[in-house]
Amino acid sequence: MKNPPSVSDAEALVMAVLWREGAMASEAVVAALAPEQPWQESTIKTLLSRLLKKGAVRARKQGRRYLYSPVLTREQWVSGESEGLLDRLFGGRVAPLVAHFSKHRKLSRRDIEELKRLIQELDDG
Amino acid sequence: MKNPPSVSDAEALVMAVLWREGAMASEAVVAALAPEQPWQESTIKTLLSRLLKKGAVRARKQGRRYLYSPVLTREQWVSGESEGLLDRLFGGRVAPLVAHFSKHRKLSRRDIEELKRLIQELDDG
DNA sequence: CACGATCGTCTACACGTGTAATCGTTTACC
DNA sequence: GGTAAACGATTACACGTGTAGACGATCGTG
Repeated sequence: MKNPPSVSDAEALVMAVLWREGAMASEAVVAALAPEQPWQESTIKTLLSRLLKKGAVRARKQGRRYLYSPVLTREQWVSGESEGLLDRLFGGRVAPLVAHFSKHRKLSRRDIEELKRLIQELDDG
Repeated sequence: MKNPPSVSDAEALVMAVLWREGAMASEAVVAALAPEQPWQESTIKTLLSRLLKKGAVRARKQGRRYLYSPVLTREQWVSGESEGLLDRLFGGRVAPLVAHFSKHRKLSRRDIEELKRLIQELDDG
């Protein structure tokens, strides 16, 4: 993966299954998505194909079918998305983002506790 | 604006000009974007039209032309984008997002200082 | 061996988007 | 008043995406 492949919203839902459950056949992906998404089998097959072409997943032949596994990791994906947003909206800096959420009262008490602990650690270490 | 209109990447660059400089004619928008974007005038006109149709900007007639001004505020836009990402990637919570950046060493010393001050205030208030 | 089920692939189509040319109308100037 | 310039509106087109049906190969079973 030179530049990590971009993954669309629908594709990301498929990746999520593979991230949770590891390598699996398309049938299993379909089964895993059935409760959450109202998709036809065909739709999921298409998404898997596109992910394959993009290099976000790999397919190893296992008998008459393929086992799909993620190549792009969830961490890579999260990093790409987050940094993209951070750059576009907050000049690439984290503090202004947190300030924004703070201003709009989107920080829960729990968030604040966790942040305090986090900063504490960073400050010590 | 019932649900704030969605704004594409290119459209957001046009909005940015209106947010910075307030109401202005398309000519001025073109002039403002010229140094930063390699766009033809026509492209910018198209983007303005689309923003108008979406309801993200308003156009008041001023003589023979229009003055475009933002309806969607930058704050609204930033909130929409940020909360979208937060929900999709971090379960809607801020602390995990900061933890992610921390883990990947994306927090500058300055970020850490600012965050410390921020939660200090929150803790006091 | 034939036939139905099961896979993956190919094709399809509408919609948003990035990018732009062209057209038709209005206006200012000569 | 005619003509060029300037505007907004219309049209264009390729590409990614969401969503799915149809097709063709293969495999297991009767």
